[in-house]
Amino acid sequence: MAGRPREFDVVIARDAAMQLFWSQGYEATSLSELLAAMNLSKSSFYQTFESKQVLFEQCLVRYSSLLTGAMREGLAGAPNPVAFIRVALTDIAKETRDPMGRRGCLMMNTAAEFAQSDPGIARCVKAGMKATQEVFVEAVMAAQADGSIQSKESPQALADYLVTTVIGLKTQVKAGASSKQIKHIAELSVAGLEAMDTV
Amino acid sequence: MAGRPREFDVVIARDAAMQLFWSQGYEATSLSELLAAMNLSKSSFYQTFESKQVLFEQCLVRYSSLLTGAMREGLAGAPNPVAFIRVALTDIAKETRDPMGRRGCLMMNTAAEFAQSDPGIARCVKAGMKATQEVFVEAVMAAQADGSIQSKESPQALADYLVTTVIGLKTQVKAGASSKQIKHIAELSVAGLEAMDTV
DNA sequence: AAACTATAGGACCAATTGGTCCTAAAAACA
DNA sequence: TGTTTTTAGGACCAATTGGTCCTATAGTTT
Repeated sequence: MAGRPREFDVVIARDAAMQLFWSQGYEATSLSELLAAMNLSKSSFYQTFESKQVLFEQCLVRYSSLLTGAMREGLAGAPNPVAFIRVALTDIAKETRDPMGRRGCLMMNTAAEFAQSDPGIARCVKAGMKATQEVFVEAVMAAQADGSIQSKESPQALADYLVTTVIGLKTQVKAGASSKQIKHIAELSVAGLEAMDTV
Repeated sequence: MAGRPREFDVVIARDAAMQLFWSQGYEATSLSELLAAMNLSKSSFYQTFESKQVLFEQCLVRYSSLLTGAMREGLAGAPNPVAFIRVALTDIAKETRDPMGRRGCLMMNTAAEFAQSDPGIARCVKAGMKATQEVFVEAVMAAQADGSIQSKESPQALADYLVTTVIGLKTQVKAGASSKQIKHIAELSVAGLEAMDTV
């Protein structure tokens, strides 16, 4: 229990890896690119992170926690739950601007790249989806409580609808849709949500 | 202009390649796997198809044409436009059953894998998206004409909404959602579409 | 000073990648 | 019989892949 202390910050290094995976995907990101981005020697890399694959799964977890964290902040700070939902959808339009935003969502990119093939990664993706869905569940419950959402559908189902919309919007961004288009679709989705009054 | 005739069907071979790309993605599909699936020797492959990349772009075009063709058939055969829209969304739930359906949509998988990186492929994806959107535009126009959709929003915007929903649903399938979940979300989306009455 | 751990860097690994080129046989036409 | 083209198969290519192992140095604690 002595030894030379680590010179780099594990969290910072992993976040750098996350950014790269996010931009390029898993397979397309080579080990040497990772080392460069993380500013690590091969020795340090393999000593700290077991393998490329394990690191990737950690990045998925981290990404999910950052995402839901930001969503929870947004929900807490919003004047009302529907306003949060609207912002959550319409703000995706902003990702259109810089090419960084065109990366889409790491979780969905991963679902598209692997999906069924790797069970461990599939579990990560599913958990990530679930986590963002849960934030929407809270928002929907609050909105139903204050009457701004009329629908008597279960909060889970309505949250699933919202997650689906977010996924669709982010993919549209990645496919090249314009900011105006995205904003319009987002508004329509919120309008649809508010207008649903069937049981 | 004589010479030995080709022994294989180009369309069949390309469709086999399309299936493989669809299942595995571009990078993850090796040349040897392609040769095996297409039942071709390397010689025949490179003589007929310029390269892996060119073949892939052809597969994208082919996929898009198959997809929109099926949609147009569905639209023509449906009792009314809204019924077509409903079926187009709810039928995605069926893809949950066999693992083949979990492949998602080749167009979106491609968007996720490349996106901005390759301009040629980006153009293919955009064209494919546009093609499916146009079918929805027709359906929406018909539905607005017969009054089953009240909304005065442009058919283009409503079709964008539907494309976004389809993308989201198919990604959800790939991420592991249940058939029941998908069906429910699809129903909600249609309900929302019908309920939108804001200008 | 001894023990321990992190560091950088390079050697090395087998395997695979997409692609080109070549040879030799086979099938069609003139 | 030529001519032309497809076919199968293999040799060959340079480059890259993720990963292990080793050496030597440097920083920290007991």
